Amino acid sequence: MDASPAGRALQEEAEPHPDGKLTRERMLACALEIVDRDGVEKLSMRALARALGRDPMSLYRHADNKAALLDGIAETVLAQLTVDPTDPDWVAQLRAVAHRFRHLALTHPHVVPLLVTRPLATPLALRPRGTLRPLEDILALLTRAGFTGADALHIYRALFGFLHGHVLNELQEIVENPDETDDLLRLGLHRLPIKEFPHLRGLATTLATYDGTAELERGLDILLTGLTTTTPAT
Amino acid sequence: MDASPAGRALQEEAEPHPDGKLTRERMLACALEIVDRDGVEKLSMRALARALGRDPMSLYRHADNKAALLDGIAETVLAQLTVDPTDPDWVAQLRAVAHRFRHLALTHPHVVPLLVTRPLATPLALRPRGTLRPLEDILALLTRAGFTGADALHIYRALFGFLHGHVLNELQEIVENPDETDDLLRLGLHRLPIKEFPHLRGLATTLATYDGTAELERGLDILLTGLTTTTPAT
DNA sequence: TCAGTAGACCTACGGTGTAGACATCAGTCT
DNA sequence: AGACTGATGTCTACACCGTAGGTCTACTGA
Repeated sequence: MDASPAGRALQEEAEPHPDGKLTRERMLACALEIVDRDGVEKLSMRALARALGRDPMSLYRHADNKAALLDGIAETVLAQLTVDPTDPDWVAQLRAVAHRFRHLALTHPHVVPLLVTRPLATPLALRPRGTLRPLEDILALLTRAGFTGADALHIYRALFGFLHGHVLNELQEIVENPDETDDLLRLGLHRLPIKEFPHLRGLATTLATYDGTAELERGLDILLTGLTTTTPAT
Repeated sequence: MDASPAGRALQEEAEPHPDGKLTRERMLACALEIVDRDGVEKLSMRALARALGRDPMSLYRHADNKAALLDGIAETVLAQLTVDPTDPDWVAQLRAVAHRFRHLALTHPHVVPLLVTRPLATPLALRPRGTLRPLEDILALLTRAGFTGADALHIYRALFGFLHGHVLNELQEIVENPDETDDLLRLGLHRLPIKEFPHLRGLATTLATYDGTAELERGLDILLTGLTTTTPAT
């Protein structure tokens, strides 16, 4: 098919020994690449090793488990979420964080399940530090704004609870067949019996036009106005 | 060790042929049992078959895939969530639904990842009907209360986004070592460097006493008051 | 009576995570 | 220089996984 020197049909994703040593960072970066491209369930230790041009067992020098590897992926993504704890306008900063989080989630949709799910397996304090950084920084931001620690924690929880829910929601708004013009058909809603699901079928058009940014903004409005009225600072 | 007739040390979780035929319901019930007891990753087709006293391949008569099996589990749990679309007080009904959802999640903590994650794999309209029932019923409830379909959908999304986030949050508040009295030690927070995580360490006591019901109630207050002010009915 | 069918079973294939032993090599201490 | 040490990579092997394909059996309707 192609003009590669030795006629090996298999895809060689990496040279046999990509010069330097295998670092944890390189391993995680490559793993993230695979997950982004093919989804989590396509990531196996063997596939990752193949992509790195190494022996599968090498990986265990840099991650105890496959579980630890997944945690590492979630960490590398979450570590990209920056918070400015010195921002004097805490509401604006939380909004900005929310949008950055959404952007991150949309950039790595296949990682979102890990992002919301992996923490369940590890108690808070044992989590990798990159995961705890945003929490610490938001606590700092809110403390500086005059909230008590307890209130700051509540706000953090409310915000991230909402954010996790939102990106999960947004990611599952998948259009089944983009070619079809009729919304009912496009979404496959016609398969549902009209008598049992009248409202759902009636909302075909609304379901077909989902605006994630607007939806997020709306939710943030509700959340933040609710917060400022029920939990005043200082 | 025990007085079983033939000295088989292996655990026999079910009689070889539990009288009747294998139904989808029985299969899903048994699968749910395994997941509740041992977690999702311990559920294999072979293990499930063993528990049912059947051949692994029998299962494929009642579920196309393992993925379909997981969807089935999520469905059986979510189908237990009841909504009364005739309740004249829609706010109260949504509160009740939220509490029932939380209760369900705490009863089946190992299923929560499936609950929030499986929908990502299946477009809305192709999802099993049990999964769509709550959505349809809440749309009915809100339409009856005077909301437009679009607003009803927004409210549903906001509520379930928040709910998913909340239960994910609540489930990861796990105490590492209940015997230890010092909160800092109990949560393992002492492992974090003080200079990098001062706020987090300072909140040890607050973190150690997490009241899920109160937290949910607070969130609902914010959400529902926010909703009623920004999105009036009729 | 016989064809058709649905359910259960068996075998087998290619994949998985990872334990354990060994090889290689850099750096350090004597 | 030589020995020792620890980190890193490699190889083999094991138990387990999801499931394609075929076969046996029991029941159904014609």
